[in-house]
Amino acid sequence: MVSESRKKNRVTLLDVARHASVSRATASLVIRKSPLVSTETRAKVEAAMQELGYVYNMGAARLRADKSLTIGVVIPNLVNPFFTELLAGIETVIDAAGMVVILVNSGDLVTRQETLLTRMREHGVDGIILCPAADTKMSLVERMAEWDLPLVQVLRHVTDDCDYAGVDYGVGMHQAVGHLVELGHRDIAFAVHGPVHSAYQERVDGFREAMEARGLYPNTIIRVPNQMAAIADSAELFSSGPGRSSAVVCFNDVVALGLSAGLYDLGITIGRDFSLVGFDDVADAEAMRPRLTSVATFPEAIGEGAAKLLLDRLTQPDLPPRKLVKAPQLRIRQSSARWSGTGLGRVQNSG
Amino acid sequence: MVSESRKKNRVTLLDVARHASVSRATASLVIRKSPLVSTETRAKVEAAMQELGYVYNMGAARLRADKSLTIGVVIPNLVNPFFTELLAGIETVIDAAGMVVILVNSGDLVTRQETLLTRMREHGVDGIILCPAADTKMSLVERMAEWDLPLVQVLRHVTDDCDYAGVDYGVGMHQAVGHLVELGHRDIAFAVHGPVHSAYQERVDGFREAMEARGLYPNTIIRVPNQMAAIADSAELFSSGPGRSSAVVCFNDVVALGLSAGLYDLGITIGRDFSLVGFDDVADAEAMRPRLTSVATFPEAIGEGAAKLLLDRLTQPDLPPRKLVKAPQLRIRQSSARWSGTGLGRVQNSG
DNA sequence: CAACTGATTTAGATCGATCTAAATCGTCGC
DNA sequence: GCGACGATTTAGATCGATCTAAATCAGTTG
Repeated sequence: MVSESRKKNRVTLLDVARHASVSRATASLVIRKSPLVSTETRAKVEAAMQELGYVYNMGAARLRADKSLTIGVVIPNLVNPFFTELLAGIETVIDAAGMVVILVNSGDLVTRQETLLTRMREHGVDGIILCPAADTKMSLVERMAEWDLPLVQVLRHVTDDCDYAGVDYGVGMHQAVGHLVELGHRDIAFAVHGPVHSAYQERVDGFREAMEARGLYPNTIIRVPNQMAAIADSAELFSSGPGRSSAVVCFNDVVALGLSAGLYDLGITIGRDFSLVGFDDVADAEAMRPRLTSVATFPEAIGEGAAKLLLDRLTQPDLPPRKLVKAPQLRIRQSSARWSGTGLGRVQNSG
Repeated sequence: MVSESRKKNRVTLLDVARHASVSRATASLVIRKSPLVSTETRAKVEAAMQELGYVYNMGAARLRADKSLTIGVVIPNLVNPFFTELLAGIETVIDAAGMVVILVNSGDLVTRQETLLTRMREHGVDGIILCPAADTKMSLVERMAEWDLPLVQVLRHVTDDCDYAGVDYGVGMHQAVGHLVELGHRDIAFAVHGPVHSAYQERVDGFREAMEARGLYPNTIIRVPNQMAAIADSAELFSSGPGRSSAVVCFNDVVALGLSAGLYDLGITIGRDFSLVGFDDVADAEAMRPRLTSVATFPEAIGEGAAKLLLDRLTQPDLPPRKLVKAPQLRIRQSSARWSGTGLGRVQNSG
């Protein structure tokens, strides 16, 4: 039996201590780099560790010391590049702190999220970074506070009584709409998709406000499917019929990429006949042609920010709840062009 | 102090046992769903757990039972969609088995990989799924075998003495090249990038063999940069000069997307003037227009396969090393077209 | 030389579960 | 009524580290 042998000849701290003729306690101090031990004994113990091939057993340490150097990350989706960039940012910071990430995928389902969170708790993670699934109740976060489990909300939030790292979606929408209006567009649609959550709501509200602030009616908010191929097929919702517009602001770059493909299929040239503005500016957007104008939200930086918030909270549990809301930045490229009047678009229905 | 209080009022198995007036051992049996306990006591204990709000402490259990319900996943890159689809597959299977994934990113650096692997070992993972960083030595895997730490190699392999889940890249290359040859192309280039590892070598060798098997000289193998934007800028390497060709097989879809963008910038119409075949068929490729012909390698399925191999090995450590090599599938779309003779391409330099 | 430092080292309890080996219980056959 | 037997239950040791509080040691000092 493999596990038998692994267990049998495992060298423990006691073995190391004996081999170095010191006590278990001293050996423990050496491992933890305590300044209490003398240089000589430290050397002796380290040599012994080397010779015996000692492997630190975090499990034992965690039991006694009640910390695991482990943090849980709950994400609703692993294929959307936005979330993986976020994850990369989190992983970088956590790793640099000498901790590891336990990753789970909630699939944006509250019930799964519930079981996953208890599982993390059982595993004894030191803290959790959560992008709450749609329909997550505030009570969940309150319950977790009772668990004394440090929590950071990321990208979406269900309560203000808890750290949060995210994006100022409202500002981003103002940038997107403002840009299109400056180019002369007035029939601007908004293409949304995905589950409804705080980030969704903020984007929609942001769009509405941005339009109204410019005296335009935000009445063309159209829902598209979630799968890339299906999004492409729904492009004609924007090029003809009641939703006909001269420009579309997209909920995110996935929608932008999909619509771009769909408009191409319809023979419409983006950046000439039609304008498109994406949201998030994920890496894949760089491959689109014409180049996608997009509102950059820096998911990797957000991930790093969230991880830092959590690390801070681990050392200072009594900090008041903090918010890290990053301002997005409009990246103007080729997919948005001056309104030609000859392309699509219809008579403006507002003053 | 938060951690104080968390520690203080933690309810342990002993508390539960007392509350249910049974022994600690019996309570433990109930948790582990042992058939030894009577239905009544089981109910009693479960009620007690409920009332006291008991939380299972995996850390303690793992220490005694020497298993952690945790597996380590080491991936060289978190932003390439290919790896995240792989990761999604792994996570699905591991999660279904009631275990969790500890995720780390080696950045394709052997030195980092080394420290990460020992870190996983210290954390007591039950097994590891590793996509070996470029330049990983066979000795690493041998050393891990000595650790008695179950290991599955994924996508790349450095030894045959260890489970492996991957793709038959050779077959994929034959499909890609064969398709282009059938369309009349003879000047077929291969665009590679990234670090050199087994999967890299297999793709290159596969391309060479596929070309030679058809009487063509595989002498146009060109290295492009790693970043999307830079790949696009290198597209002219294939449209003019000594590398001039009528079709390109791409190392992966990232290269294909990049070249597609670059060729667009040069005013070359893919699927008419020039043919492009991608490799991997990741989800993002669906958004490309014209639609990308690509060799599908099913990363998610590979991830699932790797996870299953590992789960099997956990229960049967003495199984001989197994290989799960999936055959890819050519997806013909619009980016590859019959050689027109009027587009790019040059006089064939072989018989 | 005893008392008192400050710097190191240590014995022994402890974290919260699981495992082993033995105890207890109710029932049954004789 | 007694020993046996299967079904349950349990006491106590154990996993491998950390923590606490106390011991030890080498110098100083009065």
